[in-house]
Amino acid sequence: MKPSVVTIEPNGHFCSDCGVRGSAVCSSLEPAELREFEHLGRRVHFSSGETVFSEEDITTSFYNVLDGVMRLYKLLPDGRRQIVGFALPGDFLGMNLSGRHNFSADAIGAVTVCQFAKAPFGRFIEDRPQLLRRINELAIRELSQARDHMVLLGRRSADEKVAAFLLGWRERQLAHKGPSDTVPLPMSRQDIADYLGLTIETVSRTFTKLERHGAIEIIHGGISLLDPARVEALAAA
Amino acid sequence: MKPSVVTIEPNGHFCSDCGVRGSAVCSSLEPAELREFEHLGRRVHFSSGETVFSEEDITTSFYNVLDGVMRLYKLLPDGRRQIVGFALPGDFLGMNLSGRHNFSADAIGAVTVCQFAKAPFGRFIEDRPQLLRRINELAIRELSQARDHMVLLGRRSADEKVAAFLLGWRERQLAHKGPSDTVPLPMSRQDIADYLGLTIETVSRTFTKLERHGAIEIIHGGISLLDPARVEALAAA
DNA sequence: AAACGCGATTGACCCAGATCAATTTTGGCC
DNA sequence: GGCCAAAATTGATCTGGGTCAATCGCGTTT
Repeated sequence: MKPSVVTIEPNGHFCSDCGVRGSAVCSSLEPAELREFEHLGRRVHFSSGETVFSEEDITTSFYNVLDGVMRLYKLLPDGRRQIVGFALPGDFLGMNLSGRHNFSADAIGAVTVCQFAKAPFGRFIEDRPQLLRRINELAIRELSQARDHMVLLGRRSADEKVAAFLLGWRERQLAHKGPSDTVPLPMSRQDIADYLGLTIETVSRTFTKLERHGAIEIIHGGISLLDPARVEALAAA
Repeated sequence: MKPSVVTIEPNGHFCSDCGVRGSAVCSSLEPAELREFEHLGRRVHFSSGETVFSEEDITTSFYNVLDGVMRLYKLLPDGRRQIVGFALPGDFLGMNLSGRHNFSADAIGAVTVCQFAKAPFGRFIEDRPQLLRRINELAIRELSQARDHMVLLGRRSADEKVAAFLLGWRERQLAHKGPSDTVPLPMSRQDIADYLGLTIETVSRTFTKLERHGAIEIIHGGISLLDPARVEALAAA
């Protein structure tokens, strides 16, 4: 939201010991290519609430999330907001056809990204089809997630939305940390509401209701799934 | 919905005079490649209401829509349906990571597709990065549309949804037929409702309301935009 | 430790859109 | 044309979730 004051890592870094080496776009590259790739990206830090890029901005860079969580959202002229997704480490951002980002991205808590200037990155891809294939895979995965989310937004009740959100978020955490019934929620209630197409009051009331029924416990910075089976039944997959 | 009885074109065809030659995946191929490509696809016809593929099906083919309109949708176990998009000529269907289609596709009216068996198509792509790049472009375009649709589903009122739908549909027609204030609507009111996350009654009432206000006229098989500016104001882009 | 600020929760009430229930219109089909 | 079934429209009523308005909890500042 506030003007972005970024911190650029002064010293070099090595892709080979990058935390997302195995899951991000770069997982498609050979060690030799990786060394060349290393020179294209620079690590950039954003602190909580900073905007990494805005919807209407002309795309000058692509981003590979290394650490932290970002909210990806679109605004209507009157200020209504829809969060179209959350980006986690390994996610690749910035692909578009129009030449402009078609959503905005803010850091939720501290975030580190690997930033690539558009032109050199485009040239690098040019003769590396396996990198293109990897980007394509990520796009197809996101498309599938987007369609699932359309079902949630268009056809699910508030209870189902919240339950599905908790399970979905746990599922995504699973890849990074291990499996757990404790779901950390770094985003605000307002973020959750804007992701689920609800109001903050409804999200809050639904959490409280789930807690009263013994399905979850609201803990500091997250939710504990006391009765995962109950929550799964509510999400009605 | 009913069991699919497809009609396969018995005689050969030529990509070079295909209606979607310029806009589909194949637009990325050279004339020489096109001749080879020709042998991979076969034209298949579906009649109104037939299912081209289902959500849970294992993907054995990719499809290039040549003619007609398809509804792409997901069902919840209890029968609630969300239409995640409509496919028009030039659209490419079947890409996924899971090995299964993650939505179903029905013909709305008569449909012709160019069907490719998965394996040979995959092999053909292998050493043709420009085809892969084209597929990637189409995926990115769809992703952008999907995000726009999430905003509509999550944050817009019924009036806004219907108005935005009419304008969006006119926009898509524009590419195929010329510009026009007459918007043909081949899909049913139920389809529109399931696309917009509304009920059929609300869609019908909203059309009637727009007509009473002089913004549109409900005509046979579609809508005429009497006052496009009014409809645009309602859609509140 | 009092005062502040901000996110989260809770309560009271309201309304857009869903649901339920008839019609009416349309489109084959003999 | 007349008959039937499906789609669309319209009306009456209901309700899930929104809106408005306190209040609470808690970390931060002074």
